[in-house]
Amino acid sequence: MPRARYHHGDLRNALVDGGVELGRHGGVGAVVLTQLARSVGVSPAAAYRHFPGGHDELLDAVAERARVELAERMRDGIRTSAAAQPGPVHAAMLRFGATGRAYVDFALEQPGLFELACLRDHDLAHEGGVAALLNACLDELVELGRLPAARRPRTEVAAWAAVHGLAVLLTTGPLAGLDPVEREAVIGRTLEVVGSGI
Amino acid sequence: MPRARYHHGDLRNALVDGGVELGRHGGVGAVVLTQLARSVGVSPAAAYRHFPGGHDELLDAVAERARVELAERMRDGIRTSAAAQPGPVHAAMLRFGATGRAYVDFALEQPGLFELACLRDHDLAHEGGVAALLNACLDELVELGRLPAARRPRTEVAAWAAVHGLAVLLTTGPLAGLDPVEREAVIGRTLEVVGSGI
DNA sequence: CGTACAATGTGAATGCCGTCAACACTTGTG
DNA sequence: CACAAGTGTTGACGGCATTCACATTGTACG
Repeated sequence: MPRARYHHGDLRNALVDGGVELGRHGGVGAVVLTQLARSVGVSPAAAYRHFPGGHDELLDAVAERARVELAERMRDGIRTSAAAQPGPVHAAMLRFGATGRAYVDFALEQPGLFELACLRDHDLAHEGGVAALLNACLDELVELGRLPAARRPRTEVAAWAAVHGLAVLLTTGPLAGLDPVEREAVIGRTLEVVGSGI
Repeated sequence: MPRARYHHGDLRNALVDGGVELGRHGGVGAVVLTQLARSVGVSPAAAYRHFPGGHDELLDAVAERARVELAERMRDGIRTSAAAQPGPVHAAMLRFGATGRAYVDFALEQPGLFELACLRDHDLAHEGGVAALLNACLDELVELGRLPAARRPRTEVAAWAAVHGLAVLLTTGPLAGLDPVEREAVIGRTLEVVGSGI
């Protein structure tokens, strides 16, 4: 680990790492190519060697990292929820609800990264992504007979839409100022509607 | 209507009008103070006489206009839905669903304005705003016995979240590329889940 | 072993944008 | 008619993304 070399050695990763940290605190608007390059100890133009698409491509890379963190958070939620005292159907419903709760919690705790995660259109059928996790939960509910197969198609979109909209309203939107108690009630009611509407 | 006078006469409204048109086609990013001022035939600095808060305050004014258009669209949806052949409960449910459909349709037809409408946190209890329209529909359902009063609180948030999330996923989000047929199915399923989950 | 080439980084310049300060024109009011 | 408030202009500054010509390093091949 020499210092102050002409060549950085792993500039691309360093830039993405720095971008994630900038975005974690200030959201998309804080991921500034110039400042980012300077903070890594490199001139702004150097970034273009690793991101030919410029700022946009850099943002995409940072956003992908944010999506990974979000999915990890949802997996944690599923794992933690599986206390599984009652029947398997109940447990599966708890897992399903846990994904939604984790989604909203992530948005509330890391609004900057959440904003980044929503940037642009990303790969929908990504291995281990949000859609994959939701689909797994819903397939489980079909197998257990809780969700009729006829109503299975597109249900993952309905669920995603509800939690995504809730997350947006609570962070960037008009519900941003809600006190924690009311906020919790609102989350509960939304998950309740989705759970019983499925 | 003299031309090329030193004083514009109604610069503030002209700027907001122009901003709405810019935003209609290019979204938030297209509402550029400099170009806007030039297109109105005025120097950029002149805008600061009418918007002391600068670009942000201008965007707020444009966003408010967008919100008005969105609410108008929802009112149109309610009015048009009232074919009202079956019982009053069914008609009220149709009106409720029509608000959601109008919300999503507006986002799809005017993605730029929709993006603007979501900008920043706005007045939640605005007379004739989105929240007011949803609340009116839900109160109606309570009076008709379709929605138990115990489940009334915060239900407007759940409904709003679902349609808002859907609108975002279909415009800015990963579902932006959906073909119209599948898109329609997705909208239908989401409204179905909300309607039966309420 | 050395040399040519690819990879990577620098400096300086361009253009757009938001913003501000000093100045100019217009309007209306005493 | 003079003056003050309102409104618009010019010019400048700083930040940002981007690009180009040039410098430095690493490496593969003779």
